[in-house]
Amino acid sequence: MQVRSPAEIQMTTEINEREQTLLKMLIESYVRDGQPVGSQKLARDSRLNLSPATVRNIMGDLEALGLVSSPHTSAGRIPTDKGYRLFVDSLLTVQSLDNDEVQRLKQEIDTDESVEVLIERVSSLLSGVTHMAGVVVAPRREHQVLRHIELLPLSDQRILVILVMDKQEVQNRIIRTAHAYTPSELQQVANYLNASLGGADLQTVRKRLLADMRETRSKLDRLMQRALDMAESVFAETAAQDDCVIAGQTNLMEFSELSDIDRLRSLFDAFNSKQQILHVLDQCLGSPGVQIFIGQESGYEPLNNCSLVTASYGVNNRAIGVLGVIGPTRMAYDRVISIVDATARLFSAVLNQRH
Amino acid sequence: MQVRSPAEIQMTTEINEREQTLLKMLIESYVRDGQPVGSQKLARDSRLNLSPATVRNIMGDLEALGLVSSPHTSAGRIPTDKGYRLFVDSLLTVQSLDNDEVQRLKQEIDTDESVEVLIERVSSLLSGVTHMAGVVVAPRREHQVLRHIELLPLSDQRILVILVMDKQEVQNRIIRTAHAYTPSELQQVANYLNASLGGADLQTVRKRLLADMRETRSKLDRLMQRALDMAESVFAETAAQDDCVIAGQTNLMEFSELSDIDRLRSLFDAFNSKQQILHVLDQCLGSPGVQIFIGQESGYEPLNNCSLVTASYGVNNRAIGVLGVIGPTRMAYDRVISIVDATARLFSAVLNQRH
DNA sequence: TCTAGCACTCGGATATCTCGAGTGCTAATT
DNA sequence: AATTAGCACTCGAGATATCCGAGTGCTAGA
Repeated sequence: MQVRSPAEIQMTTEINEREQTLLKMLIESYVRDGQPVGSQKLARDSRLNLSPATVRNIMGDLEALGLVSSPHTSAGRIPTDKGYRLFVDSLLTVQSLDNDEVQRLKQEIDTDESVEVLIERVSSLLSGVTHMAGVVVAPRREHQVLRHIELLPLSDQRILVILVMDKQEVQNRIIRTAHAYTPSELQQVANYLNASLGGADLQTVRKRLLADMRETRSKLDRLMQRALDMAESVFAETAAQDDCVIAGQTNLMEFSELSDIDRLRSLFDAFNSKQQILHVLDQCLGSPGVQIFIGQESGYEPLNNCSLVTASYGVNNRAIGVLGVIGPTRMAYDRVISIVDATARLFSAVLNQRH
Repeated sequence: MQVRSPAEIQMTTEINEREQTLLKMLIESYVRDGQPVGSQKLARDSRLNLSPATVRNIMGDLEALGLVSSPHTSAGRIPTDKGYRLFVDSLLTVQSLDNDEVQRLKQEIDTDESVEVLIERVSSLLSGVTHMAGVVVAPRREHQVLRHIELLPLSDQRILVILVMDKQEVQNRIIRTAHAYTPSELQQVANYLNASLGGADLQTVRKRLLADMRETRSKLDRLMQRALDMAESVFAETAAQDDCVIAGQTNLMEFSELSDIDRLRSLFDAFNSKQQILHVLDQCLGSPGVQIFIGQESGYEPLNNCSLVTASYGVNNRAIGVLGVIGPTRMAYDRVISIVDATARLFSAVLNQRH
């Protein structure tokens, strides 16, 4: 399993082995208990035979490096975002999930449902297993292959367009036309479009259409002309749509560090609007392996005390979407990473097998 | 505009005019400020020229009747659920929305979008205008008319069934069949089903199919036999599905009476699972006018400190769905009632005009 | 370089106090 | 009989004080 930092984040800080050990213990302890960790506890647990005083000195150094901080003078230390980052990048040992757990996940994912439903399911699954919020970005539509197109008259000048995509997904659009078509005209238009466009992905379809229109506008008979007009209005809005399913938001209410109601609210509102989240997640698309954003790194304010662990999924080794988990920075990264990684693999496998 | 209580809730408590006036003022004041109302304030505001002492006596009576209560000895009074109920049933004066506001709502609702999108929009609208949570129960599928059916082969033994309903709604199902069909066979099956079933609502379709199968099973040729088998598996799952869109949940975070994080959480979880909420809302379907559930009346625990103001909407004077608002019991009922009522009417109008 | 020792800090828990809004009761007033 | 004034009382909110102990930083000695 491969874990990558977002490209722009570079860790230059170097610390020696003893400091590493202590930082690691500190983070593990803090993640477990949620309490600032004091020098005494750390000295005792670390098995390094150091006195609390020595540990304190080291903590002083780590604090100077910006890896830990103390909430106030007489409390222990807690990791900073930078501390988590170092931890995740070089201290963390991720053990893969044991086989039982993988099987359990597989069972949940490998069902017969439509992709749409499956996405919801995976999202809930992630949320359920991690007790945080699960998120799945739906496959980017542009890259999907168009299998078939149907046109049905609804009323004069209104046509229901049904696009059957690859992998059992179906999209419906309603378009208005300047002219009223007879059912048989519609059938002809559909036939033409199916013949000339089926099997290409939406982006390609769109380009090809525009080209056709430019080149042959004058030569076409009226019907084909109309077909192209119509198709253009269908595919016009195709680009922007992709969607993002978030499940288990309420899990986040359990984390004391998020329970300030205003922060929580802004987070939930962010989930609802999704736009920004999508943008953050988009950055993960394409890069292989598990990606992690910690706290501020996402550059998106409502996610400030949160981390984002994601992995892309896809078919034929081409990433088509991203899934992951959103939770407080203070999360059990090792576990979450394994889960997200496994889920992405399993989900890809299911999509692949549906071919 | 008509406001109805759920049938089972009967108000028998009789109070005299002066008590009514005071209760009304108390509720209005409490709804406005969220503070328990004391005798002095009430005496001053009421213009009844009563001394605080008198008001206190009256409050004592109202408390004995269970209409108000005091959070503790030395605080003012707040309304109980029963108090709100009496208020809503006989004290409330709802003024209709002024024309500007109706126009604004109308503009938001009367768009060209598909019913699905429109439902989301109406839900957000309700949430936005009232600053509470908006909820719309999607039209019950059983009553919808089937216009057209399409069958498309996905792979061997997997068929995508597209049901085009009335009013631009489309449902997709994937079914597995025992046998692999050729495209032309599928076309024939679709033709047969369209001919014999188009125009009926799903419930009827289902009944008719079962009847057909019993009566003529032996007489049919193999193809038709298969058509029926297939159709049966499509319509089998038709009954249960209806859905419910809730928007603006986070608005509820603003209300101090709900801000206890556990209560809030159980409420949000309830929104997510929706099942129970749907059940409560189902009770509203069919009854004309605006319906109000206050606090415990819904019989559903997570809604305890909440009220529900709903109205049904429909086409041709037949209710097909319910919309409304969920907020704290302490809400501005007059305003909310007008808004819900107006929205339901406007929504119905839009649906009707789409014929 | 590490550690023991020590004075110091600060947050959290708990107790105490004060203030004032509001009550209920009683007795006087209308 | 209904209303009101008067008064003692209650109780919560907020401010203030106190204590405790975990944890720190620093210094000097091992």
